Amino acid sequence: MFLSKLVGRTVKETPRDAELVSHRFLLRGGFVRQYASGVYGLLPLAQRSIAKIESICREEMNRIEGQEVKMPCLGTKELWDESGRYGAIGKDMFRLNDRNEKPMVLCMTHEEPVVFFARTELTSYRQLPAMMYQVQTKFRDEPRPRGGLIRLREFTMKDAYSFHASEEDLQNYYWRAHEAYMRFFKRTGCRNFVSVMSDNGMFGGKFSHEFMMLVPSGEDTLITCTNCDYKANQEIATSPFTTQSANAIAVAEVETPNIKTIADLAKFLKIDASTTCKAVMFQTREQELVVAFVRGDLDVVEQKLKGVLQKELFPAKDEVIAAAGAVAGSTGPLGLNLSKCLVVFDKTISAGSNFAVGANKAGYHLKNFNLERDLLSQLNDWQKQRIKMGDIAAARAGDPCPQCGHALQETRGIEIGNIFHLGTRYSHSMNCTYSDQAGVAQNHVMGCYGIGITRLLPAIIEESHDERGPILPITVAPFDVHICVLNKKEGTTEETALATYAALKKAGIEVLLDDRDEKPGSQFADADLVGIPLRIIFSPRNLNENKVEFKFRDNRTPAQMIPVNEVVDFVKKTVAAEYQRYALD
RNA sequence: CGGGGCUUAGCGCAGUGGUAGCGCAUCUGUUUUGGGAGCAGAGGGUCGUGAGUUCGAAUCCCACAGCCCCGACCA
Repeated sequence: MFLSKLVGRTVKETPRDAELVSHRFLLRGGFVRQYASGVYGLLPLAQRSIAKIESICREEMNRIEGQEVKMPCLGTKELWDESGRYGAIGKDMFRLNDRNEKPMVLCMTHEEPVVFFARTELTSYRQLPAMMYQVQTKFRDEPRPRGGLIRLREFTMKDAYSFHASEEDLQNYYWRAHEAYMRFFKRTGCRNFVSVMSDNGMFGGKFSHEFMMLVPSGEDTLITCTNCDYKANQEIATSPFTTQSANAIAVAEVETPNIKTIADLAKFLKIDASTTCKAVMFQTREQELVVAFVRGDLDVVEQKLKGVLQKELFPAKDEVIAAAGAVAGSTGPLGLNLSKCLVVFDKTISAGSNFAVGANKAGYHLKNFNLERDLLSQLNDWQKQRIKMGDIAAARAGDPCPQCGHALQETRGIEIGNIFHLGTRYSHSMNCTYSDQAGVAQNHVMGCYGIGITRLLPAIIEESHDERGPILPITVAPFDVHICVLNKKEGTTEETALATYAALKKAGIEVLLDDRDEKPGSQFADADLVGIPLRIIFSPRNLNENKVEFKFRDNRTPAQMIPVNEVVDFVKKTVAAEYQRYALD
C-alpha cells in the first residue's frame, strides 16, 4: 500500500474531545472517525488491524471446537419476551418498529438468538457439547459512551455460547475457554492482563470471570492480593473485615445538631468511623425503599446489594424515603416502617457491637446499637423477612485478603473479555431441551464467552505507546513493515525502494510505503503515529554506501544499516521472528 | 438522569453590536530534504438550530440540539 493513497490522513493537532491516549492516537493516526456519540467508523488502518484481531480470535475459538455462525442483529420482541429480557432490560436496548409497527430490537447480546438455533439443532445428547460463536455487531444504548472506542453504542464483539449435557461438562469446558482466552490475549500482544472473578449481573449464572487489561485509564476497579492469587472485580471482592466486638452496652439517644455525615458524626462523638453504622438508600421499581447498613468507614457496593435482594435498584426519591420513616442524614435501623422498606445489613454490622447509628429523627443519633439485641429479637416473623444479611461492603486497598489475610491492593483495568456460567437460565426460560440417553427432555447447560473486539485495539494502545504514537504488536498492526523514502527524486532512491517494496510484497509481507514527497521529519512523525513495528528507511545518503536503515518502532535496539541486496531477506527473517514472539505453538 | 464545559473552514483556535480571521491541512508554482521547512499564490465558513431584541447579531436575550468530562448506570 502506498501511503499517498491510504484513506485516512494523520493530523498534527490533538482533537479537542479526545482524552485517552488511545483515542487521541486513533484519531490523529487516521484510524477511525466519529459519526456520533459512541458511534465510530473504522478507516483502513483500524479495519486491517481489527481484521487481524478477529482472525486470531477465530483460530482460538476453532481450537476449542467452536463453530462459527452468524446470527441476526435484528431481533423480534417475541423472542426476547421468551427469556423475559424484552421487559427486564430498560433503555439500554435499542428498540424500533418495522413497517407494520411490529416491535423489534437491535441485539445487545445473542443468548436469545443462539437458543433459537440450539433448540432446533441441538436436540440430542449425541450432539453435545457444542459451541457456536460469531463475530458480530452489538448495539447498546449506553447511558454514557466514553473514551473513543472504549465504550461504544455500536461495536463488534466475538460472542460464543456453549451447550452441555451436564454441569460438570460445562465447568470443564469453561476452563478450556478460559485457557483459549489467555492464549488469544497473549497472541494479540496484550501484556499486562489478568482474569478476575466478576459479578454475574441480574441474569447470570453461578460464576464468571472478566479479563482485564491493567492500565491506569481503566474504568473498572480490581482488587488483587499482594501475596496470593486472589483477584476480583471490586463489584464482588470481599474482605474479612476485622470488626470491633465488645460487650453490648445500653442504647442512648444523643442530640447531634447539623450532623449529617459519618465524618462529622465520628468527630462529634469522638469515636472512630468504624464504630459508626452508615445507611445508604435506594429504591426498587415498586417504590419500596431499600436501606443498606454498612460499617461507617466502608462503602456499599450496589452490585452486591442487587445480588442480595435480586432486584434492580434506583436512586431513592424523597417521598419514598419519607414514607418509610427514614430521615436523610439521620437514617438508622430502628423505627423504620418495614412495610414500606427492605433493609440489608452488611456482615460488618451483624458481627460487631455498640455502633453509633441514626435515630430516624432529625438532629439525633443513637449510641451503642446492637443488631440482635435492639432489632432482630424485637421482630415478628413477617418483619424478619423484610431484613436481609449479606456481604455488601467494598473491599479496599489495605484490607485483608479473603484467602490469605495479606493486604489487598486496588488496580484499574479495562474489561477486554468475559466468560460466564449461564447454567439453564436461558434454556429453561426459552424451553430449549435435548433428549438424554433415556429419552428424557433436559435443558441444556450453557456458558457464554465474550471478547470486545473493537475495544481491544484501543486497549492495546493504552498499554503500548510512547509520546509519539502507538507501538503495535506485529500480530495486530495494520502492516508488517513501514518504508520511508527520503529525497526520493535523488538518484535511484525511489526505484530502489519500489523494487524492495515489490519483492517484499511478493514474499507475502504486508508493506506500507511512504511515497509522498515529504520532509524526513514529517515521514518519521507519521510513521510513529501509525505504529507499525518494523521500519525501513531509504535515502540517498545511505544508498551511496548501498545500505538502508532498519529500526524497530519500539527502539528496542539501535537502528541498523543493512546492505541493499540483503534487505529483503533481512526483513523476511525479522518479520518471521517478530511473529514468533507472539506465537504459542 | 444530575453536575460542569464546549459548539466559528478538514483539525486546533481568535474574534463582546458594524457584514469573518490566524496556524496547520488541501491545491498551484518554486526553493528545499535525516525528526512535523521557506517563499509566492489559490480554494474552502447557512459562525450548531430556531425564535427574539436591534437600523445592524458570531457577539445580547430565550428555547432547543449536538459533543466532551465527572457522577448515576453499564446482562
